[in-house]
Amino acid sequence: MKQKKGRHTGSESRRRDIINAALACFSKIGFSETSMDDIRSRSGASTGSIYHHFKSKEQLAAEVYIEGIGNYQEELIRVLKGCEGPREGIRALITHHLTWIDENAEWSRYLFQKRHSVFMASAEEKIAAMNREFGQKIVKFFSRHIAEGALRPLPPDIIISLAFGPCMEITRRHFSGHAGTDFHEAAELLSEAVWRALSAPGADG
Amino acid sequence: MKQKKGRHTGSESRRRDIINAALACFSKIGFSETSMDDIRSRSGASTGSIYHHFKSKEQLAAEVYIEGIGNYQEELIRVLKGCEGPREGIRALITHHLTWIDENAEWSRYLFQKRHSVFMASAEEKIAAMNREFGQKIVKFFSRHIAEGALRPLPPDIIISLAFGPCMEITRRHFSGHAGTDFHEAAELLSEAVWRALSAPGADG
DNA sequence: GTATTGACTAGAATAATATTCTAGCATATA
DNA sequence: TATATGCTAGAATATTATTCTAGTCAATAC
Repeated sequence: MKQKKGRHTGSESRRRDIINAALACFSKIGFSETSMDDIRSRSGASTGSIYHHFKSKEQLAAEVYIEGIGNYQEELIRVLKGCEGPREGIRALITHHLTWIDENAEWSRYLFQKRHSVFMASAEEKIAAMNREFGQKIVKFFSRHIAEGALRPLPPDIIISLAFGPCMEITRRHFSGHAGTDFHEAAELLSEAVWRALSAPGADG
Repeated sequence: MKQKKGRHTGSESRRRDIINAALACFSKIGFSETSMDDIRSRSGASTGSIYHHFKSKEQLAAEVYIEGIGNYQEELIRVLKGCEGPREGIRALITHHLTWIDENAEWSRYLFQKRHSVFMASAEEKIAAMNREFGQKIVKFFSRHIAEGALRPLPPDIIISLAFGPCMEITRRHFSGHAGTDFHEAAELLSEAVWRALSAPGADG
């Protein structure tokens, strides 16, 4: 083999190129619809290079997913930490969700698409662990305010579903092409509604 | 070719066999993970027969999807029609959702998995049309009660997100293996919470 | 300075699997 | 009986994920 052509060097940047190309392809046309060849040509990497960095298409998809979801969760937790009252927390949670979706369109489109799908077992575990940890932090926030009597004493999964479910549904509709209430307004309305759903009678946040 | 072996006959039943086999495979191991060969061996149909009845794997998946979602929507609308008050309606909607999920585990697992994915353009349109019609009926129900002052005057997409989002999220968690509140109890709690979120001040259902 | 090593890359070869093709069978109808 | 039509079977083909072979490059050892 001769290999005199422009050879890319520097492993980390090549790796990033591949992840970026994969994200672009996946979010644009979907996981199963993009071929490794699409990623190859878009990233400029060769087949061999891609498989050197990533075990398989699935693992590549998983790493992209983990990077995205990690960022989302991290930022949300940080925002939540800055909140004292429960009402403020609920608002922050919902606003952050919609803002993040809006500002990270490519990521969120992909995360949403790939949300229910099956990854390799190894990634599955890591994602589960991330979600578990994330969930615990969220639950801890709500528990505190339940204990203080500001929120109703509902089971954690019910609370999480009430808080995140509407956001998720708005997001899903957004990605399905429904032009609805704009995100800023939606954040307002959902925050208030979720507060009504979760707050204890008499609580004012 | 000789073809003396047990030959299946009767087109409609063969078609059903294929759909059933596809549903079983898809719901168990997912769409991309099942090969046409899996469906072939499970259904007992030949490759040629499958492609005679269905244009492609995608179209097969779409027909399965449409059958399932159609049944879900139809039953929900029927249940909703039997409801007078808004509170009763919200409860019926949520209870029906969770009951249907529970009683149609295979279907719902598949519908949920396939929810965000891309079908062939033709199916895409049909599904969009079904969803549009379904959405309109739901919105009509809510609009009536908004007009009567029982529900808050929120935009349709916000209302739908508040009503369905929590159900969807509970369902998603269920399918992700989270053991949470059982469906009967969850239906109670979510119905009340969603009522609080949507009802106008002073309304009692 | 040269040899060696290990990370990385290229592109061809292979394997898995969706789809198409060709032809046989079965039933209805003229 | 003849013919048309719908259905089925299974081989052939095409597409695409993955593996394999043969390098290149940079750093370190000698």
